[in-house]
Amino acid sequence: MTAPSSTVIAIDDDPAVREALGSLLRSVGLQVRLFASVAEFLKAGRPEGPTCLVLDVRLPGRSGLDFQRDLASANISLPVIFITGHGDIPMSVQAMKGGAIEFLTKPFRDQDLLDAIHLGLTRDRSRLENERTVAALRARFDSLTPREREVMALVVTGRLNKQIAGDLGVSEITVKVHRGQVMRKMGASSLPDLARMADKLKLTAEESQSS
Amino acid sequence: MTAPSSTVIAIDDDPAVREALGSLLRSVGLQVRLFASVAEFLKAGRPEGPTCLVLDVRLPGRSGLDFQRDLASANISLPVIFITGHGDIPMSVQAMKGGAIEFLTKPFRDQDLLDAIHLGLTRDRSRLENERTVAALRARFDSLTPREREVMALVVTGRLNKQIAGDLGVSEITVKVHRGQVMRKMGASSLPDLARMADKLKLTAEESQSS
DNA sequence: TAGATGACTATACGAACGTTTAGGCGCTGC
DNA sequence: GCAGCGCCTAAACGTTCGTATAGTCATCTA
Repeated sequence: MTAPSSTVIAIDDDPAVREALGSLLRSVGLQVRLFASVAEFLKAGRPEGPTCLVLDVRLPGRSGLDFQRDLASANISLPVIFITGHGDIPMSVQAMKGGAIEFLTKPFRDQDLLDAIHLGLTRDRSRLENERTVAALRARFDSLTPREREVMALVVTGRLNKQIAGDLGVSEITVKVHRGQVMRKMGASSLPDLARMADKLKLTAEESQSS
Repeated sequence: MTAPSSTVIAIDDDPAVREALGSLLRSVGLQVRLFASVAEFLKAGRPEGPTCLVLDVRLPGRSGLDFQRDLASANISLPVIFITGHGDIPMSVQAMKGGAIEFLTKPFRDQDLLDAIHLGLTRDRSRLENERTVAALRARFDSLTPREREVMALVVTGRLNKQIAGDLGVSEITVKVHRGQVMRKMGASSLPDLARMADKLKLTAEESQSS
């Protein structure tokens, strides 16, 4: 399993612009996928590795800004760079509020685009990395039995075994067994370690619902 | 000690604009401070409670964007709203990259400005709240002796007393005493609690240097 | 010089922790 | 129906933790 390389996805309805983007990006060693519309891109599916989107604000069908909103509401957080020939300030402000990396007006310097792309790819790389660790965590958490999850929830708040036993109406020894199982299944090396895992799980769970 | 009320600071070199802003904001019950220049504002000092800045991009002396950078490099993170009569897209993009809440072009709807201000004040409120809790944490941490800090650092990684004793070349009993002191001074109710305090301290320490 | 502070050690005891070993209960699939 | 499995429960034993209580030693300060 080799590390998937970085990919830039460019969506623009003008074939000349597409080709110009494609050769620029390929010339600096980037993997490129070109699409004429959002629909085409959606049909093709997303690549594996770190990815960065380059969008024209004006696209056939949904506009680039609409598409950005769609991505956000679908909980897909790909870095987006906008390019436009006929933009205005409110448009750029909305794009940046929506988390865009950059908003370039034609004509722009190639280097500005490349800088933005590298920033976007770097962000996506760390996002992917974080996503992977959280997914691994969640997989381990999902392997817990319901009772073990209850015990874990109480353990990471700092409650003692005796207290947890009272909370759940079981004996202290039972709690100890569950607790041991939790530590083993989660791969936690210590109580602070487990607490951090729980925080990371809870945090990302909250983030995904607060959009 | 009553809770300090929200304040809006508007900086604009045009007296007419200042007064218009002032009466608009006062009409919705906001505390307002008006300045003609950044220098004036700096001389006056910052208010206590949650604060939001309303800046004209073009200001005498340093521009609004420069001022935004100055604030960032001085580690002052006040929410900023830009207003301009003669802006362009790169200007607005730079402002938003710099963390601006909103970038409005004249003429704008009063409601848009008020919405942005309320968002800015809300953010500043939670920032202040967080800052207060971290400051309290740090005060407690600063009350620790050097040795206690070493012990705390190892405790929150999950090391056992016996291991910490080996790490520091002292007896296990010594470690226990220090550990107890740490828990008491930090006001931690449990080991997970202490670990979270340590994380919060370390996190904010890293954030402040990564600007 | 007296006093305060910080670091370290020791003994002792009760509480909490963790693992091992073992058994009962309920559901699913054959 | 019953075997297997996951889930829950329990007792015993050794380890670790936490908190007194008590004392030594060095450094810094008034």
